[in-house]
Amino acid sequence: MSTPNPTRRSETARVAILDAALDLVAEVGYTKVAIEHIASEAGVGKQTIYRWWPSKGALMFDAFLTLAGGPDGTPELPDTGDLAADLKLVLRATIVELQDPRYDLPMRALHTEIVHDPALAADYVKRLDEPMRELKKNRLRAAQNAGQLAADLDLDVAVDLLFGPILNRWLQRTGPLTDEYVDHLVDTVLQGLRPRKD
Amino acid sequence: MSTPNPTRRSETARVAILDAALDLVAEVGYTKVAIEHIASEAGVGKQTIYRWWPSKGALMFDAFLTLAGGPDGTPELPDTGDLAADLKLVLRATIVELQDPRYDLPMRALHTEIVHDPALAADYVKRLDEPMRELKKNRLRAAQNAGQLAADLDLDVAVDLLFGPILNRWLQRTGPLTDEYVDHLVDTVLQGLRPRKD
Amino acid sequence: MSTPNPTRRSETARVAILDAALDLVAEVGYTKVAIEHIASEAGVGKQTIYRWWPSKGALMFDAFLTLAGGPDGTPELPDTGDLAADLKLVLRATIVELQDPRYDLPMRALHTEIVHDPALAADYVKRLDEPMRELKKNRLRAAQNAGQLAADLDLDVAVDLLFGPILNRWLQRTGPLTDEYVDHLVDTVLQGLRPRKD
Amino acid sequence: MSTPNPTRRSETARVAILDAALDLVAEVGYTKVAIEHIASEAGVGKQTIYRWWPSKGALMFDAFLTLAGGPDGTPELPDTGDLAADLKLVLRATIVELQDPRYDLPMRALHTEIVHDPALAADYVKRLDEPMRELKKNRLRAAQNAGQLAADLDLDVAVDLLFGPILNRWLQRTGPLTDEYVDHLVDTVLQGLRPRKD
DNA sequence: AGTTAAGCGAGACGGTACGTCCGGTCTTGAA
DNA sequence: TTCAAGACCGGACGTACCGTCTCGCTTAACT
Repeated sequence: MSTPNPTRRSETARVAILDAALDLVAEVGYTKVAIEHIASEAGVGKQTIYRWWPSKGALMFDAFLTLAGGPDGTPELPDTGDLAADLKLVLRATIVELQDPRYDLPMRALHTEIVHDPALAADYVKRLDEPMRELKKNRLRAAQNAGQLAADLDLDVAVDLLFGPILNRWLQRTGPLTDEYVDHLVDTVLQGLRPRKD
Repeated sequence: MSTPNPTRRSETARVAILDAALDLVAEVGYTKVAIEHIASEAGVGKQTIYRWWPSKGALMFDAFLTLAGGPDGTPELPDTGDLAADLKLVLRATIVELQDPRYDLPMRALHTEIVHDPALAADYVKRLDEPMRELKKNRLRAAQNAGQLAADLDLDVAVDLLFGPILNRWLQRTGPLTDEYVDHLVDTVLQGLRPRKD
Repeated sequence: MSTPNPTRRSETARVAILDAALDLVAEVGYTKVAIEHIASEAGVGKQTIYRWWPSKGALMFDAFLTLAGGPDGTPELPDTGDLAADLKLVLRATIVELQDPRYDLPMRALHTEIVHDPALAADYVKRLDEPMRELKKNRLRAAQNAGQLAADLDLDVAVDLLFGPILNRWLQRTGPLTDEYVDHLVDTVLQGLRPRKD
Repeated sequence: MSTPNPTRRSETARVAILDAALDLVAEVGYTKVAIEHIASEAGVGKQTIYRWWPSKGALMFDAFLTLAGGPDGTPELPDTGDLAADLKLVLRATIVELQDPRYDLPMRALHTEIVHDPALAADYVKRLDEPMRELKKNRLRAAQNAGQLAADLDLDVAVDLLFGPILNRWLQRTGPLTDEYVDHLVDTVLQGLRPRKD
């Protein structure tokens, strides 16, 4: 009785709501955005939002997916054969995106909810983190097959090491996100903390 | 007229408020805790909270500092001479703490606010992150001097690599926080992603 | 956007609010009645009160009208042909009403607000004072036509003289409201202060 | 223990408080005046007000007495031998005063409290109403002795008839306070409502 | 093609919490 | 002891949103 019929859903309303949500977050900040604002900005009844999304976080998540370009929006990582250079390129692009106001605020919004809502976190892992992670692992696997990475390397740990520190800096603002930092990070991860043998 | 006189401040009230804040966060979760609840739980007028803290986040931050044991509460990191073992020990202790409900919820609360409030983030960096980071760097510096770490290693990056991934896993729940993961992480960071030369 | 749509108004809530208002005034006195109390006593959200009434005074006014029986609740004044007797009857009934706790407190409440709120005072004059005054003037006009009152008498002044002093005594408690006072008043007003010629 | 020692009372503070009270009532209206405002406007601690006055109404009452010129401030009513003329003179002066902003607001404030506070009402009757009433009765008594008023006239009722309607008009704003109204009132009261015999 | 039932914009409703204001009490230090 | 100053507990203010609930209207889908 309670589950609405998706075939009758108004696409116009759906898009208007997601757009309004992103606009408002960018304008006034996530915590100050109210469902009522989104509804009135989208020219939509409140019930239409509550009918299709269980929470503001879930709505923001969908809105964010829209922004990220959908499930097939992200291409493979570049592979020039030079692993360090490729990684630096990708990470530099990442920090540009993280500092683009159009992405920064909604992404922070999303992370706020993830911190407190395990269900949403699971959704995040499945629909955003894992696909991205797979792309990253693909590139690393290629390098591993080419003998550029240790044969017994755990690629998940490798991804964590390369991308985790950047996400942390961004979330906690523990330091500036510069190209120098990124380059330094890649070099250090690749070679390890220990002194070189050669 | 607006800045209150700190010498007249009631210590009883201050402590009652911080205690109530921690208790309530542990009980019902950060987002459901209202200033009104804290006030009534602490037997205090709302104004007494608003007089001394600018926001719920700032209050939580102070409460969290109380919990963390104050400025001088954290001792040096262990130094047995075996860097890998020492780091694993510290990181294992860290993940135990992160999963202790008494720390987990307030710490998530704090991070929620940090994500959105740059002022609070700055405070966090200065009063929590930097002191801890200094301790970690001290241990790494000792290892560096002993020739166990590369002479040109950036210790800040090293700290990011060792502790960042764990914080990420915890915040985003991208994976379980196990001893195995921690050990694996330390080994990988120390030796780097590249194949061993020997 | 600000004016609510009256057709959607909940009659249940409206009545519950007015009833609660009267009950609480009778119980604890007007100045101690808070909008919050009325709302909770009526089982209603505060906003539902603020949506339809601009002030506590305006709400009390409506509640008082309910009590007074509505616009057509008051019948004509009696006319037995004996003007003095009829007036005494009406005035005696008036002082009974003024001393009935069910009317006394809300009416005082109303007057408190009228003293300070010219808009409310205008409403009072139009919706309560004038209709009553018209009834009184009707009776006096009949007497005037019958030659019992001076042909050039200003009926408004006459009404002021007959009913004003009673209202004053009641409001300011300058003296007791007794039948004797009322009778004396009517006689004195009718005959004037000057010595009789006969 | 609770009654303060009046001999130690600071006259400076007392006067400053009463002045501040009157000023603020004139500025922002009685209901919007807070004890805190009066205290800070008078450069006085809140406690100094609470020490000497039991309520805002009582304070206003004292302030109003200050304004009215003190206990011996009011002289006898004029007596030219022409009662009607003398009364019209006095009543015209009264309506001028009632419409003087300097008196209007504090006097309304006083009446607001009197309506609800029997103790204050008793004080008002004793310290303001009765002295004034005595002066009025003195003038009427002189006229009575001169045969200008009925020998059996109740002077209290006479005072009520002459001054009550004006006070009502002022409090309830049921009509304008003009010289014409006043003159008409005096004439009607003196001669009564009935047709003249002559 | 006409009927029905869903989704829709709108917005009133019972609530909860906000951040502010003020009431009345209590404490401190100076005069 | 009074006073100026002002922190304290309590409680109401008027506002903002929550999530639920009708209302008519529009629009598919199923007789």
